[in-house]
Amino acid sequence: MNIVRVALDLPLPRLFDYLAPDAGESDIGRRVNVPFGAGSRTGVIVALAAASDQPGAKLKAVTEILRDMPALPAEWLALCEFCARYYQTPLGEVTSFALPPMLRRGKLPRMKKPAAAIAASPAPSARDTVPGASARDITTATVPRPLRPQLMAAQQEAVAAIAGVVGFHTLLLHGVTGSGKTEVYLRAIDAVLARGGQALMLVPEIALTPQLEGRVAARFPRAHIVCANSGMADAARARGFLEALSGRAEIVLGTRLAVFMPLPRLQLIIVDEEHDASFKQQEGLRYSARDVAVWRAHQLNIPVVLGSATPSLETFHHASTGRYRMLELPERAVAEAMPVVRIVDTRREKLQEGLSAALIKGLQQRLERGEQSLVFLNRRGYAPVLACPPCGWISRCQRCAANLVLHLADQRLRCHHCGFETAIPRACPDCGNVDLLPFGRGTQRLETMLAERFPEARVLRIDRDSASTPKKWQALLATIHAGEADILVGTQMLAKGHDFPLLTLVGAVGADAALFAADFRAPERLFAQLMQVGGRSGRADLPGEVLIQTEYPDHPLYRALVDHDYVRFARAQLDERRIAGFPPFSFQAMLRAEARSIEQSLAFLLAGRRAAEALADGVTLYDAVPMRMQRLMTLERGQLLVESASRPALQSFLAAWMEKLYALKMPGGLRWHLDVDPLEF
DNA sequence: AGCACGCCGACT
DNA sequence: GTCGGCGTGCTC
Repeated sequence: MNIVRVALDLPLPRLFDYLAPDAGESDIGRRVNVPFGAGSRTGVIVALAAASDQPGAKLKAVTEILRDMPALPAEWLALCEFCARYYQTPLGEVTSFALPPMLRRGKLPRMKKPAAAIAASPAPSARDTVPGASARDITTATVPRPLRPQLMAAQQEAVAAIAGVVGFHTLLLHGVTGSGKTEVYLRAIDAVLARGGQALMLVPEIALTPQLEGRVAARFPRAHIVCANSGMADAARARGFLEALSGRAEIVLGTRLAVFMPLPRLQLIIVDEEHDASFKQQEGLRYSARDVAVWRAHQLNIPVVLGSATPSLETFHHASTGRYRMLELPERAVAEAMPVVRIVDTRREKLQEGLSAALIKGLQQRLERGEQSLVFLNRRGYAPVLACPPCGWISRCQRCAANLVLHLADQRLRCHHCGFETAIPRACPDCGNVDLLPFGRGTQRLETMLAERFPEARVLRIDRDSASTPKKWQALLATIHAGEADILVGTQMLAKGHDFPLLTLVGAVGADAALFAADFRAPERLFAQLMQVGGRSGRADLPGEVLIQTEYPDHPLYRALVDHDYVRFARAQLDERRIAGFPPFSFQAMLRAEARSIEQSLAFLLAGRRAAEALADGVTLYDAVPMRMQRLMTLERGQLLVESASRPALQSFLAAWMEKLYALKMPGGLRWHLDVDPLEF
């Protein structure tokens, strides 16, 4: 009797068996339509079986096995199975997430070639042939070979090191902005294409893919390049997936979800800006694309390159112990000096709307010289809160434990956590006082202040409000590049991946807040952010300067920035983590619950804790506590941290715990999830 | 997650 | 007298 085991997108940690008389080995990895309950579903066949593991077999028969595209390879299924196991997520949820929405629904995009026929097309053997090219495409084969810049010695060593890797190895490419990491990636990709392999490159943000795609396409005009990110249209994403699966795509560029692209000849994975928190998904399948990439490379026995100017402490730790190989790019490749970083002590100074005399003077100078400046403030809006000083009223979100942020630009109060917004009240809702005051500063307020202080300057604000669509973002970038802005005010949006050739001064304002944040990773993020935003300034002929305003001028984090000494900072942080027993010296998972009342959430977590006590061998269970942002969208949230010095111990505990958690009785409206290797606390 | 069945309030 | 609230139970 032929039985197929099907992974269905349900929050149930098991597979479903169906009768499929005509199913064979070649159907493993195929999508399948099955009857389910009253309706029907599309799932993925992950195994064949002679008998159901469910004894009293009352199996239904498969409706249809979809043989209209190549089956997903065993390697892809193994990757999904690993994620299901490691992140304690049902396999069907993983396979469903890993498929583009259109394929998930059992449909196919319109292709130039039928998808089933693609499977039969030969793999490209050399990069000088255009895969799938017909005679009239021949012009593309006459594209001149693009220029390859001269490599610095350190780059050459890095390229050679990557090329010399046999089998699996994780390499950390550590180099500051402008040290030429991308050129190293391109050379490594070149070598892979020369061998007829496929390369996968992950970047943290959708906004960075078009720019990168342009650069890669210019370098490999004959290569078949595919993008993968959540912003793509359904059909385009499905098409890219099929091209990767068929082997036609040679280079895949994408955000975290691209780590699940099926690539039968994958020979190299690159994770650029590997420290970036965007690689960790914060909902649904809470995976880390960087960690999954390393596992996938291990599984395929190929090299994986993690690149960053400020590696995550986890990665740096592995490089320090020799588990990863460290490749250093110490200098800027483009013969330009590192920017000079200066600390501005603001303790004794009366600031003007938050700006020090030194920063104002710097802005004035750049203005006179016709150079650009950037004031970096990681807080959007006009002011973080509106208050009524006489009675103590402050603008609070009704749905969250957060303040409503004042947005003067469009006359609204807005919650940055749930999106709630309302008109600015003319008078205090509690006491009627009409003199409501904005407290604190956001980018809009800085923009206003700078426009008043420098009436001759063209001030441009770049944050999620002014760059709300890709089109607006591109327009802002174009304005900056055309030199049609003098002073930029922006959030971390500006820090990532963009070169601003006219920019020679970066001022960081309000950075101190992150120094003493409750999250133990806050300093690491602040250092990376300041390093990254500072790296935007300066070029060969225009040296850059970075001014950091702080009330803690002697803080080791800032001193390390002045010296451009990531390694000193990282070692100091790792010492602190070791003493505190934090990652990477321990492994963590977070159980979170949300419900109508905090009591319900905590009661569930407490029940979870009790269920865990008998299983927790070598695992520390912390107390169930309300989350830092306790109320979100009217839901009261709590969390429970578990920690272990051993990853295997934590993993086997989690597997056993999940079974107990699934069996727990829950009050209506309560939802919970487990977050393995959490980044948010 | 859906979608069923299953017992208690305000309406054509 | 019904339509419908969501409690809990199941899905191969």
